[in-house]
Amino acid sequence: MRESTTRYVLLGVLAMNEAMTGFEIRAYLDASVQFFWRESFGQIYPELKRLSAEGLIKRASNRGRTRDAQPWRITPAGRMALRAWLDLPAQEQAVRDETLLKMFFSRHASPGQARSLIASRRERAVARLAALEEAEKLVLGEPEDPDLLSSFLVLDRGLGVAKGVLDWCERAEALCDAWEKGGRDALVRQWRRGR
Amino acid sequence: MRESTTRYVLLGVLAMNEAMTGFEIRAYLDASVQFFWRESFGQIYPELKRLSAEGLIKRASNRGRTRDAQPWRITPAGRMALRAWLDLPAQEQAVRDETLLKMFFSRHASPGQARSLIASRRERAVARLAALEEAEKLVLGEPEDPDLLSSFLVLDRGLGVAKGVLDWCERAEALCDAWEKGGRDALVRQWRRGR
DNA sequence: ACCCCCATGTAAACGGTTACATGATTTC
DNA sequence: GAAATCATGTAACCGTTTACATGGGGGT
Repeated sequence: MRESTTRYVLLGVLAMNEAMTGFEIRAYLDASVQFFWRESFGQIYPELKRLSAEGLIKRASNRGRTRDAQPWRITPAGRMALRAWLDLPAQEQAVRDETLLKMFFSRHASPGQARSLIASRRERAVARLAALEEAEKLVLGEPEDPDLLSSFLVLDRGLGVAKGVLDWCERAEALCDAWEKGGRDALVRQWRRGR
Repeated sequence: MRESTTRYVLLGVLAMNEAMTGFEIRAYLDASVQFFWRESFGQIYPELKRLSAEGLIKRASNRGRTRDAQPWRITPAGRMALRAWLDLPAQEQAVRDETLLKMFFSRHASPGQARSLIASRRERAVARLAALEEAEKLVLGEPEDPDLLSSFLVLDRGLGVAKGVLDWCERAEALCDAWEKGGRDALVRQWRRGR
């Protein structure tokens, strides 16, 4: 299996924010890239130790924090390692979509299954859209943000995905309607109309 | 971690096609749902044995196949298990997008990084779009397909995703241009124009 | 004779989540 | 005084990929 991406996530966050604890890194991730990347503590803490052993990060003073806090700073070597990774082409990761899978086998499920699958997918997309629009306001409100371009790039994709899901929900329901009311012919007509 | 989805994928494929070997199941998956679900042999073969031990599938005769071929058929119990799973709400899976991640840290990479990230993403999306349009022709050409609705539902989503990526590539490049030529103000203007 | 496809299987290694244990500090 | 938050860490477990081993059958 390929090398873990976790280390570069940690280096990236530490490159954007001077001195952070594992706990803060996790919180930062959850507040920014949460919709396309997450890390658990079980990954974060051991990886921080490894990075430290390799000299890619080092301890910072825990002034103004609780006693147990262990803030880390990225080193020049860490910045180099991060940059080297960033410049490598991104690997395509295998997407797994359980909703689509259940859709695909839908003929072998109960009658209402496809509809409720669509409904819950829509619910999630609506919630995500709202969260992203909230995030957009935050980004727009921040003056002098050096990472504004990146934020927009990433936000745009998130909004696009959410809207794409919503569009699909509409079309999927129309296809179900057509199939139920008019069989194959109506379904094919609806398909051609939708695309 | 949650219960493995693999078993239900196998049951689903065996529900759609009477009698298949592990090898054929894999080929079928690659030809149909490959763009949102994949399984490796290391998962398939052990899981088939487990399913067989639980009475959810059983051996079929290997007429017309090579000596070693071990085709399986789904049992009534298997169909029930499949249906029970299908009727459960789909779990949202954690999406991980390395391209977006590298975009997010883009300020710490080399100058051309964001552009080449976009370019290679576009390339992949173009290839996928072509593959899906090919698949569409196949589906449309098939008369009397009992799974036509499911095929459309899934195809539609795939096409939507690919087109969404392509749209994002356009907008992302426009945002990069605006940032390079006009700084923050131009970037924000471009953002408002794009949405 | 060689190569590719069909076909099955196993073992190791890996990445990741979950659950658990611990305890300080702040807020109600 | 209870609850929530900050904070670190470990161990078990699980799912998955990868690499490897094996061999028949068909085509060139």
